[in-house]
Amino acid sequence: MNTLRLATWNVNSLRVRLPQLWDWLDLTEPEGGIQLMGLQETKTEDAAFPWEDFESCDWHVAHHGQKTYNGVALVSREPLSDVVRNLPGLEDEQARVITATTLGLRVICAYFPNGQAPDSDKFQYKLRWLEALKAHVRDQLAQHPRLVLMGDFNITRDENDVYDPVELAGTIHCTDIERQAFSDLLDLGFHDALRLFHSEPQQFSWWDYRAAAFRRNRGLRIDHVLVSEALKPEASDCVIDKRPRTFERPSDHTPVVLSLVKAP
DNA sequence: ATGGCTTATTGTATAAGA
Repeated sequence: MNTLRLATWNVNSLRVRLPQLWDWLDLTEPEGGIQLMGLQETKTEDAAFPWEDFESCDWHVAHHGQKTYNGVALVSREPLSDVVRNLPGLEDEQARVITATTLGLRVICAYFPNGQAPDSDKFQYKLRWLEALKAHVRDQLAQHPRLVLMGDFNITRDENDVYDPVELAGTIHCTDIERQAFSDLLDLGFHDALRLFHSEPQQFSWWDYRAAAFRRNRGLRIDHVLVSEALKPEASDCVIDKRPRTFERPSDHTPVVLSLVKAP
């Protein structure tokens, strides 16, 4: 098989979402399956991670977890090497980033800070974190041209990513300063994979649990996959798979899937 | 009901998510 499928998914508690994760992987099997997943908000310490569930299904896992909040994992069909946890140079108690090499790729899986509100301390933390991420990504790209940056960015790229751009103008995930940070990441040498193939507006990856937001399609596109210039020729499609959002007890986020076709 | 959830916490109300 010369097609690789990579997914990013904020599962909002891995322990709660494990059945839905297996159900989703089963659904993708007829389509070729998923070979690499970046998961966010595992919300578990490494010691409590369900290692056996993954290993018994022939998955390799690198996890950077903590109790209650955050936690990120890379789950691959092939071994993971040169694992880096968190962002070099940033003193951070929050487990938000894991970087590793697998399947001939360098992959960064990130759970960007929410930021809460533009006038909050958490927003200032988000901006510091974004600066450190940019430095890490620049460094990784210099060492590994075949680089993927994927995760829950907690940033809408522009108004096309927002269900009501007027109502949400200037609110968290939609501020100019966050979008500039997104743009700065792209300018390092990346492409927004979804937009390479699907440029229509209002393709969302998250819907609030409240207010029947999913049914009414009141969502945001805040989960993204970025591919480096060197990988762009191999990218063959990118889709948001809304099926898991229809499951019983869903995550509020749904997976984004990138297909890469290895050049012959 | 024209909308008001879900997760984790040595819990039983609170903080956080987005």
